[in-house]
Amino acid sequence: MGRIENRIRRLRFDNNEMTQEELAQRAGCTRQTIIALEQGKYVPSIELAFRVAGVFGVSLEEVFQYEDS
Amino acid sequence: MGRIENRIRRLRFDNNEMTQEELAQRAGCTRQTIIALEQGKYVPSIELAFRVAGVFGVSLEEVFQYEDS
DNA sequence: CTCTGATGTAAGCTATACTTGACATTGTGT
DNA sequence: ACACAATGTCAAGTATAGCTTACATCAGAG
Repeated sequence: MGRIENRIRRLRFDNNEMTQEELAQRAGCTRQTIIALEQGKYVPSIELAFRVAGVFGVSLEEVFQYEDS
Repeated sequence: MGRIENRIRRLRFDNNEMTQEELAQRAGCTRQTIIALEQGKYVPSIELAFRVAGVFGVSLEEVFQYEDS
């Protein structure tokens, strides 16, 4: 299998301390989803992953990393 | 919204005409899933997307593209 | 102290990724 | 003609991403 980790929280703070609410709106999801993603409660769909990366203007792989195991 | 497209079928043929069955085994999913992905019947999870890219030795974004709309 | 903004928690619901298993089709080799 | 490999189809089940709604906590500002 493998794990997916993400740097959403760090990217939010690096981007002018963007709030969860603002990120959610710009990524087209709810605040609850951002919270769950930051806490690793679940892994995003690939669409949402692309949109979140788009908000920060970085590649998907700069936000989400796959770790083998 | 937005669409996700993929180049799995092309990558399979470019990689020594790898069969759906072999790709499925190496990516850790079933052949049915590969068929469905190639036909655009659904979009993979981000884990599977990473594993498929890994089989071909390319980045996720070389296999899956997000198109705004 | 009180109000508000930011974050977190929890329950229940829907949509869909992915599975298994069984069967159909097509092309190639013998 | 027959066998096999590769691809495709269909149906039913499970797991989970993402949603909505509602409420709790905590820090900073007035």
